[in-house]
Amino acid sequence: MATLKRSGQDRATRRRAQILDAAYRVFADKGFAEATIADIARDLGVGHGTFYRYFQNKHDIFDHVVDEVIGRVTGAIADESPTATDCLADYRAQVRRIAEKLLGLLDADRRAAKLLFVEAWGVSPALDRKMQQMWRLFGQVTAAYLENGKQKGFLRADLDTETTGLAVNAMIFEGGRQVVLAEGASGPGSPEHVPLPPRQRWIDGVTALMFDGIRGD
Amino acid sequence: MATLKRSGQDRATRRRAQILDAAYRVFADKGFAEATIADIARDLGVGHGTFYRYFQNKHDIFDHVVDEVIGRVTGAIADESPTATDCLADYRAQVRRIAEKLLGLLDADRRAAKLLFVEAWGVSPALDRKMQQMWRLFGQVTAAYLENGKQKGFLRADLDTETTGLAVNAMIFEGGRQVVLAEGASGPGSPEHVPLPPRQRWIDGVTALMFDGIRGD
Amino acid sequence: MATLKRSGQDRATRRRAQILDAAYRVFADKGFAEATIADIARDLGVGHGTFYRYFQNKHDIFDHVVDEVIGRVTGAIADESPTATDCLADYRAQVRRIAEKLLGLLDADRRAAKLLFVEAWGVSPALDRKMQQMWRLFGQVTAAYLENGKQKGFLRADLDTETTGLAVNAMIFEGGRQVVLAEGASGPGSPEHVPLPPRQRWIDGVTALMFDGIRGD
Amino acid sequence: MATLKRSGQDRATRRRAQILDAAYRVFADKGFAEATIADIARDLGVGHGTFYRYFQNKHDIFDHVVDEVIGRVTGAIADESPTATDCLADYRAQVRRIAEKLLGLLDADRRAAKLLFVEAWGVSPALDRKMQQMWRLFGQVTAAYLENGKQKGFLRADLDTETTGLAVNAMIFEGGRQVVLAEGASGPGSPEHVPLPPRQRWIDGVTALMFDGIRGD
DNA sequence: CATGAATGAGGATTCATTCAT
DNA sequence: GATGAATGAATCCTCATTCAT
Repeated sequence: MATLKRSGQDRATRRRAQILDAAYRVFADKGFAEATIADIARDLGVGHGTFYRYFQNKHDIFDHVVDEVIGRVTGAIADESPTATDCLADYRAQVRRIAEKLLGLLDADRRAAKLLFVEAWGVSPALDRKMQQMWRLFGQVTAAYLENGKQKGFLRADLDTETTGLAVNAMIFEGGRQVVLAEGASGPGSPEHVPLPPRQRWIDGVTALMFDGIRGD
Repeated sequence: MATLKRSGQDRATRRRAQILDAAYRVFADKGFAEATIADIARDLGVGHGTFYRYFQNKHDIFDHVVDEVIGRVTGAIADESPTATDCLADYRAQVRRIAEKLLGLLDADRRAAKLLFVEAWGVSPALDRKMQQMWRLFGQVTAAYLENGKQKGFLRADLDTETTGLAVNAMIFEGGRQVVLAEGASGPGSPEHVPLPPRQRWIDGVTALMFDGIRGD
Repeated sequence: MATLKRSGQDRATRRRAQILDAAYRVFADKGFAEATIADIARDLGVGHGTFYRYFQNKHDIFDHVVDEVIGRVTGAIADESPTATDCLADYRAQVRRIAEKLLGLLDADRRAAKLLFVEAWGVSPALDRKMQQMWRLFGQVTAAYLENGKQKGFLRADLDTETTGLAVNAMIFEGGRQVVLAEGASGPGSPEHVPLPPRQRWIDGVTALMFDGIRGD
Repeated sequence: MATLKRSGQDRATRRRAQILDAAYRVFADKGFAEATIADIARDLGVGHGTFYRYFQNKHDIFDHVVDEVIGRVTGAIADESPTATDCLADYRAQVRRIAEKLLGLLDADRRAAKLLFVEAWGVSPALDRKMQQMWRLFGQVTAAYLENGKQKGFLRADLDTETTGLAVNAMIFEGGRQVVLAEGASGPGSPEHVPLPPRQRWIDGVTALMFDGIRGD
């Protein structure tokens, strides 16, 4: 009986995950407005009535899809600790590590990137709010790293950590955004196609800017 | 006769501008998908058939709205010259001037910011391409400034100007994005409302990061 | 399971047939341009969204309606054989039989006649092509009958069977056309209403003309 | 003053004729439903408001266009006299003459044929009535010719002239119809394109059928 | 639980017609 | 007289959502 119940629950959980996955693909590919419930159903090979047994409505599914992506990205920075580094070199290495991981994630799963940087915005005030909160949270996490460096004396004492946290994130994520946008942008109508800086070069440039600034010595 | 003709043309031009303006407001407020032609018509107080005398369809209007906003932002950086500065202090002042102008623009017209950072993305591949091109162009302009400093010796000789150009833009625009996102985010569901760094503080933080980096001395 | 599936299929087939039938009525009564999807929906007593589950669009439905009518008329001449007759009297009887059947069909179902002779033309190039092909096919069938008579010697040896086939059909169908046109023509604006030759008289006249010509002896 | 008035009238008459002519072309090419007032205006190079100074509405213009075509076709049979012939040979020649003229007319002006055989039908009950009256009138005229031959003894005494009149017309006009329909029907999708009997062959076949019937001797 | 038939609100778009200039 | 800007009725079609099977 317990087995049955569990297997029933598992089945439901699994089905829910499948739907989420299909929705993830479809929403990333077509965007919220263009995607239809029928698209998702077709992708998964189930009747579209089945959805409404697992999700309230289209917005609900989309919310969960975005949550899932946010969770994945958040997880990527979770194993590092803001207070683990004690000198500039260590922090530099840590920043590279995190950036590498994040951009690697977005590079490996373009759909996640597209959802995060393009499709998730402007769908509903509530979701915009959630995205904004995530953004802020990321800013605060980065700020915590900076605060640690400031405390330990290897970062500038007058650093505005809150502002800088957001700014640093903006730079790193810009790399991800470029990846997504470059995707569809290379149509036949763009003869002057300038290849994007590859991931390594991006990280090099950003960390150089971040740690040393642009001024000559 | 010439007068009549001209006045007729002016009238048409004016009407077109009015429609563009109404569409601008509506699209910024509701986004492309949520906005309806009827909304725009109502906003302007004309019959909705009138639209189709001036624009092909909803996508066409949206394209023009975005073009207009792009043009406005582009204009904001047009009067500065990439080669006008000869020392770090001058360039720093120039960067502040440009950032001030840009963020001032976006702050004064939240709708422009919302369109640019949120609504314009993901509507159509063609538009995404155009937005991406604008983004790249901006990167190249900033890169030209950096190149100038590199040539004249007041910026680091090993600066990757292309990468850094995009990264600097990302930071500055992040300020604009935060403004927009903060807008709708202050709903009843966000009790812990932390006020954003105001514009001045943002510019201070970003320029400090940009010029000096984060490391202590 | 097979039963369930079949019953589901039957249901769908039945529904499709119902819609086809309603569309048939509406198109025949109002013509393609004047008929609306809502008309058809109302006639059947279903939501108009239901249509789009069974047919692509208005043209698609119309195509199928016309196909169905063509099929019915074609079926009416299918049981006779072009080579079954060996003398003039037999052929004369056969012609009468076919004409009787065809005109009986069109007389019994005025809508079929109206669709065939009036509404189906000029809707789309593709449909015009199809109608024209049907017309030609009918001509060829009639030509085959004439060819049989020519071979067997009971029809004129110098008969241009292709031309004559089309001409004979034109005469027979003219009877059908007259029936349809007479329908709506008896409005209050036609005081001098001359009753049409009834079906029998039409067949008599046409077979006399066809077999004996008009000249005196 | 009288001159002015006349010239004014002439001008108006001429303009009206121009509009009629443009409408004729457009309606023949696109059909009533597909044609728009703007199409006609564009074809003529005038403002579309101008129409409403000369015609009540779209139906009104169409009515006049059809009237004009009917008039032209009617004119083609007006110079012959039903009582002018006294023997079979003369009548045969007369029939050939009329058919030649009619089909020549329709062959030279495909638009007239298309309007007459395709586009004019099914637009409005009133117009259908008018077309039907024209058809009947033509039948009566042909019947008068037959009646003459019957009276004078060179046609069968038992001829049902009313029925036969309509049937003969149907055959002749079928030639015209074939011409129109062949027009658009020769798309790339019809590999088995059988060329139509040319006009001469058509007239030969129809007169042979009409005068001698199909039976062998 | 799963399904997919049915629904109709909603929205883009067209175009005949009017009327001020 | 001529024009064409403005209008909104009318219609096709989509698709999220419900619910009976």
